[in-house]
Amino acid sequence: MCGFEGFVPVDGLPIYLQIVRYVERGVVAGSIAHGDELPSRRTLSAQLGVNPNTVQKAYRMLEEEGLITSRSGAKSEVCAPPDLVAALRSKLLEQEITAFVRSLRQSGLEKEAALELIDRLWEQKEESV
Amino acid sequence: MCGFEGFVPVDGLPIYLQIVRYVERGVVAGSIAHGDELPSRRTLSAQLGVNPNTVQKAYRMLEEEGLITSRSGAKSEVCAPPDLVAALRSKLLEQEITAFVRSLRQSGLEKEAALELIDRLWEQKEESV
DNA sequence: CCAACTGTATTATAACAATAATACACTTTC
DNA sequence: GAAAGTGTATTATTGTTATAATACAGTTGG
Repeated sequence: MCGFEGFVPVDGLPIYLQIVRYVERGVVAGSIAHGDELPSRRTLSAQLGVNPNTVQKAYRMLEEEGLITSRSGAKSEVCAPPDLVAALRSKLLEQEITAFVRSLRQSGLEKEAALELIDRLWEQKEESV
Repeated sequence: MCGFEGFVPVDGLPIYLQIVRYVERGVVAGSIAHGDELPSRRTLSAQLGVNPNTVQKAYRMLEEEGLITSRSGAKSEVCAPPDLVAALRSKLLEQEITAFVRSLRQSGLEKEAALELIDRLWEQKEESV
């Protein structure tokens, strides 16, 4: 049913974009599947402690993206055909890794040091997700 | 003199925060050193194509952070004592890598696949920075 | 000295993000 | 059928981001 369990709001990025990103990542990871129901606007807004309009803005964007479908009166459903998911996965990974590599390089880190850091932090955060 | 050469504006994050982040990373990387002069508010705003007030907001934040000093009439200078730089380096790396690892894990990627991707993209972006 | 440049401050405006309070029509469920 | 829950829409308000146009006092360099 997609309960937004691991959702961690971070400041800097607008909340509605964080909601969009959460669903996109879930679909790419497979934890959110085609046909799954999303929580209603009101339910999720209460759960996250934000305004219903903020959730609506996120769902609106997801619908324009083709990732969810909404019919008035019923809950919104995830629409995730394989080709869309594949394209989304490539897009997200490319974006994130590119930005990350650029930032680490700008911080003066060598590749080997970066890989080692990630290797260690990966284990460290293993349970906290 | 710190010319903001590799500055790449990204949408999502406010510009003034991107300017702050750029200086912070430069100091951590050593490409911006103690005593270096920053471009004036007006010069940098023209160079980046943004409003002088936006640059001022960034410089203000950097000054409150203790990373630059400003005296009215003269150019602002970088103030980067070793202990401040070390603390900043730890803070930035911890923040970025933690967020990155969480996002990749949320996207369903395994550690080995992630490390391999980064290893490959690192070489690929080697010249573009 | 003095012109040019510098930091700083002020006021106004526009766009966006987020909240708040409704209202209406549709679907689900008992 | 009716109540509860749902998507959708509207209007208003607040705060932040960014721009624009100034103004003033201090520093620098010829």
